[in-house]
Amino acid sequence: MPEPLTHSPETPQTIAESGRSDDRCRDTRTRLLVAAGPVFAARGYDGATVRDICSAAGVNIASVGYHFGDKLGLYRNVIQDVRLSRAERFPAPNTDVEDPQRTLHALVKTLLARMLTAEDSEWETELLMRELQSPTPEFENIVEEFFRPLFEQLVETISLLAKTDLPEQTLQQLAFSTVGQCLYYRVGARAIGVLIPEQQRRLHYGIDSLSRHITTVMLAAIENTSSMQHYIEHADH
Amino acid sequence: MPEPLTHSPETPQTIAESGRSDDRCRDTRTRLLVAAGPVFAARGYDGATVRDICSAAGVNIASVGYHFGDKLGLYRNVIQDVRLSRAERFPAPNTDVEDPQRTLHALVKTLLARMLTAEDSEWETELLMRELQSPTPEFENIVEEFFRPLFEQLVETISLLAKTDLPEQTLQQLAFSTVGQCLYYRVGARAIGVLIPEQQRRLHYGIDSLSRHITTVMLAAIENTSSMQHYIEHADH
DNA sequence: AGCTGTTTAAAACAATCGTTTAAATTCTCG
DNA sequence: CGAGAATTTAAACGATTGTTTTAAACAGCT
Repeated sequence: MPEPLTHSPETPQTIAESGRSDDRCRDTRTRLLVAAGPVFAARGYDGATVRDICSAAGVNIASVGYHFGDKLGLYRNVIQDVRLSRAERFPAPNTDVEDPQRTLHALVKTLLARMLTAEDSEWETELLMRELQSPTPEFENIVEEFFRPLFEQLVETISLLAKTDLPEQTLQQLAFSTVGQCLYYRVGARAIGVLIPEQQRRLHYGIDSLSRHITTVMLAAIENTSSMQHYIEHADH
Repeated sequence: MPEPLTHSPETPQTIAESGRSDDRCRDTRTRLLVAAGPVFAARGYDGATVRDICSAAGVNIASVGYHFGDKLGLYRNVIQDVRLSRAERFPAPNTDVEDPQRTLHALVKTLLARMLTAEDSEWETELLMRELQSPTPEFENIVEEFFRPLFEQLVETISLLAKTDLPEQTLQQLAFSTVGQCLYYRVGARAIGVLIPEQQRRLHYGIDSLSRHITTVMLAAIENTSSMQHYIEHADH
């Protein structure tokens, strides 16, 4: 029976608990993890084949079964690595109760940076976007661990900015308005590429310019929401 | 040689040009078109299987090969039908220069309706969203015929609402902020479903409630953008 | 009716998918 | 060194994919 972890794909490997510095094992394991991310991002979970991943990693096809149980196990580990990687690469700012405006701007900047940064970590964003449209069994965990913290910090910051007490659902909608604007410059990037000439795009669609714009929009909206939400209600007739 | 259009999948069928009222043929052809849309939308082009589509249409597996040449030929016809269908189902409102606020609200409502309407045409939106993430050669046409008219009308309406003259790129960014907020309630719908309990969602995330919220946000932003965009510029230090 | 061309039906095609097997190899450690 | 566990290898499994084939059923026309 040479199947050490067929029934426990969660546990990395048996010898890990012995504390050994498993050279060989860790090698193919990490090579799989490194190679799998971009492939999953480029072709989606279903579209990515284990053969492509293993070929890109330069390992045998059976390795994914041995080290991760199955394809989904590999995917889960990739997602987990993405979470760790992004947490330190794009750290969420601390909430500054003294200067919530700065906090909001920092949050927007973080969101936009995560969306638009085109480094070698570009595939990570693509992977998360794919989860939004074609969720895998990992989706709920991703929302809880990726989105909820930022969302709640956003709600809290907006709450600090509002002069009057706003109902919870209004705070949440304002938070979604913020996230939505940031997300659009990724989701709708291809449409923007058609609508806006490249020359203009280069000038006015950088992270700094956009974060300033979105923050301005939201500050104005927050300030006025509590006092001027009568606009539509009576014009609806 | 019983393969009439293997080399010309664009042409519907040979007898069409003879003007006959091809009952039988047109029947399975349209049944395939009607059934294929939702399947393509739900599972994506690759994920959708010819067998599923034919099973849903109640026709034989070989029919798609006969009528459309191959799977891609069927997909192209589906996309084309979507373009025609949506143009008349969700007409953009006319610009009312006397009441740009009402126009903006109507535009937001149209956008949200296209995004969130859960009729039988729901799959059309899903299909367009998939084109945003994984564009086909049809994508540019879709942007030009669907997005640009609404986008330019949005820019014009915002321009009418602004008290002072705003630079073109500011108007465009404001338009994207509007579209982005609307789009998010579809793109991020699955995330919202995790973040917000269903009970709350039912109450505050309908088209009316959201369009009112987004319009309020944008009216406040437009009104203040020209006079209070100093917020961040000097706080950046 | 009888023939011809068109359309559908059921089966089979080759290719590819994720996964498994069983032997070969490498490594660990007494 | 050499026994035994850990790991990698090559091959094959069964299921499913898009597509094609073969024969049967249907249409319209003389």
